[in-house]
Amino acid sequence: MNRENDLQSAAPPHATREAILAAALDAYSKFGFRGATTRRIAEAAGVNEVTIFRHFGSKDTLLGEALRSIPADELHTRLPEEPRDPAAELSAWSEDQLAHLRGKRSMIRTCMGEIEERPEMTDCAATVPRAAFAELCRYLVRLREAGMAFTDFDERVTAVTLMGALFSDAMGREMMPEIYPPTDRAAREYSGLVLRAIGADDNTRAAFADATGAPRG
Amino acid sequence: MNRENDLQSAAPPHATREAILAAALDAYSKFGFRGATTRRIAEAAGVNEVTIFRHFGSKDTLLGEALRSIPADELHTRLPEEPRDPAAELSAWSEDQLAHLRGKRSMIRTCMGEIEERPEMTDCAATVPRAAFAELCRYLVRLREAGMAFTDFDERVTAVTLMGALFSDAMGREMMPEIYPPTDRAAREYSGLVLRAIGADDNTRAAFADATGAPRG
DNA sequence: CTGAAATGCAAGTAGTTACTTGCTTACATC
DNA sequence: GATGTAAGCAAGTAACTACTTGCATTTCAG
Repeated sequence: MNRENDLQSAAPPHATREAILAAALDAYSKFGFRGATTRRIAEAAGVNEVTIFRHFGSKDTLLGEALRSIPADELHTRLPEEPRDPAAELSAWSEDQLAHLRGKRSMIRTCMGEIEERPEMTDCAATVPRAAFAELCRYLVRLREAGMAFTDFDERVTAVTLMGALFSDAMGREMMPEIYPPTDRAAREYSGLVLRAIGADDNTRAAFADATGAPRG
Repeated sequence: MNRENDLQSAAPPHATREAILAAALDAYSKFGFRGATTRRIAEAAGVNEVTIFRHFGSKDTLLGEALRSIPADELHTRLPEEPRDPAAELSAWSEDQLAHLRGKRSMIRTCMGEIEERPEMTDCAATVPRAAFAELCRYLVRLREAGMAFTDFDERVTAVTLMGALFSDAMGREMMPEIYPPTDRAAREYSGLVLRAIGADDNTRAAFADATGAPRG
């Protein structure tokens, strides 16, 4: 058995292994679990099919490991601790989220399609949006505490609504491009609408600027 | 050849055919194209596997026909021609949309997962939301024209945001229940937020009631 | 130089898939 | 009662699936 041996031979230590994992991820996101055949993965990785089994034992193990290796991706644009320009800040953050969702839409769609049949394999899909939700909620609370928004809005509903709009845009634009705003304006529009709903848009803030300081306080 | 013969024998004329179509749809929504094996469909339909091929010739034809047979489903709650109580009306409509999305979430998810590999098979998924979008846009315009909302909002962005929130709720709640509002309040919350963004919530309307009649006019 | 480890290649196994063929049974109308 | 049609059943085909085995080749470490 060739287990527990981290001192391989070839130039980059785990080159073959990484190539297989990458190819597996790619095949899975394109064709789903059933469509990600070991033959297809081997070809894409430029590796003999048996090498896959020698490394991972089974297709299930391989794909499980590949999917578990994702989350260590990259952390995204953070929302500032002290909000100054909500419109600009939230728009930039939304743009970033949208870019991430668009880039991973193939994988996200596949995971969604398989979540009922293989729930354990698709956990990975939840970690990023969960983190984004938490981050967004914190920012909205800070907005309120800074007197830059109404005092009585529900930050969770607000956060989930914005994220829903971004998610729907990333998933549905290819299928129904007519119903979405132009790509370059989309993030700004969604975040703008949400800010208007909580009284954190420029107009509302200006109107309340010289009053109590916080609208609806 | 047994084609072009609409005068069958058994009690309900197309009973077998319909059973196969229903089973095919069910299997597809649960397991996707590759997972919807003819054997599985035959078992679910209580029919011999060969009967499937005698009726439809091939699996592709069967699933194509099954998916094309969906849209003649049911039309949904319509938004009133003359808005009276936006909060109640939009909330009820959202509830209805949400119920529909939740009911079909398995099929929707599968279609999303297969849209890249088999785009022609998943057209069906777009017709319902397209119609809903159009209906919602029309209602929002009527709201504006009736002086029940701001005059300067973008009804398309507003519509797509609300629909995005509903879509995200229906698709994501199982995976991340913590981030969504309680099921029974969700539709009301999303529609309420959106109405606040366009000045059509009860508070804003009351504030502008005795002024020009239309906020931000 | 030697040996072990990583990989490739050829071949094979057993299960599954879509789909076919041939024959039989049941019903239903004429 | 004859005819035809829909359906079942048994069996088989060719392709593909995950996975295995045995053997040869490369490569690098000691």
